[in-house]
Amino acid sequence: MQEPSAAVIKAWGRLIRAERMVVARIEAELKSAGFPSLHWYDVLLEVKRGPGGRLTPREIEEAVLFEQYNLSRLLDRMEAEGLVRRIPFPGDKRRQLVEITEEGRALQERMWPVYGAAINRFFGDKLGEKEAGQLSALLLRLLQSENT
Amino acid sequence: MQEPSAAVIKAWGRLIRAERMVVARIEAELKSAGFPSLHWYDVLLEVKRGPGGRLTPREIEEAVLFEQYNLSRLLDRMEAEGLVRRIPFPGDKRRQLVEITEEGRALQERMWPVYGAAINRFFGDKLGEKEAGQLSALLLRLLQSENT
DNA sequence: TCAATTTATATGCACTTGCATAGAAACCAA
DNA sequence: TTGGTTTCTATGCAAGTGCATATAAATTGA
Repeated sequence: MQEPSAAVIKAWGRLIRAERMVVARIEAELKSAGFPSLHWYDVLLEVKRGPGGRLTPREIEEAVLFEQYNLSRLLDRMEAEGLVRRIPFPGDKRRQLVEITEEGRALQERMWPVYGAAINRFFGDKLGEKEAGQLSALLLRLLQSENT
Repeated sequence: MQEPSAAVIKAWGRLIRAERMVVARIEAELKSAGFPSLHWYDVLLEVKRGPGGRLTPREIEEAVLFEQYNLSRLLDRMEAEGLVRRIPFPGDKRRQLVEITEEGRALQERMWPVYGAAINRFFGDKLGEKEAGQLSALLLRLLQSENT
């Protein structure tokens, strides 16, 4: 094989560490404010943004990059909490639509101030505007060509 | 609160997505080659690098950013597989030393070609040398002042 | 010197995730 | 049409993780 270069190895290690550290800190803030985890927020936000506050599980999965079976059960839990509901997908009985409830919207809106503040504190403030833009551009390259 | 700027939110979202995507792909490569997960590799590599191929659980924890209780049980599993062994820490009976075994070294060495190739394929090749350096520098800012 | 505090590791129990596979509907090709 | 394939979601069971707390040793400070 082709050994990754030192620069690549270093960047990779830091990506893992930085992500772990920042996520752990943000999760801790959410938890201490009595909120559910980031995964729940991710789903709420995506569904909320969907047309009519609806999205199929497949679409959510694609947006948040969860495993199909994990999302299926996460939706079970969220539905049990009244945050979303599953409704039939017109014209295709395999699919379904996940619809955010009023309760779901309310939770997302209550979480955002805490989440947003944590993003600033543990992420944005350490970078600054210009660097955030640079980081976005670099990460985009990784997301590019999601195949292969 | 202070809303994060659009640039910061975008960068944050991409960090999460990019990390998830690349990790998922690399994990898939390791798995399909019959290897254990990245967490196992992380521990093997850290311990191997420690003085005499030894490190305390605390030190491993700090290096890889796992939770204490998760690491404790991961070490149980790795020890059961004969990859590491726990030995007493001289002069402090609270601590212990985790020592990599020959089997552990061998596994790490067999994993690296697969892991390294995957790092290149899903990460390094999409960036290039210069950009890898830029990314490292940006991520370092996030890792800086690990407190707060 | 010894009680209180801190540090290091482990563990019971509940919850979450991963793996393999199921089941059902839609699509496709002859 | 219809049999084979693909797509979408769910699920039993095993493995991993999170939370709270336990245990034991070391350190601190009065």
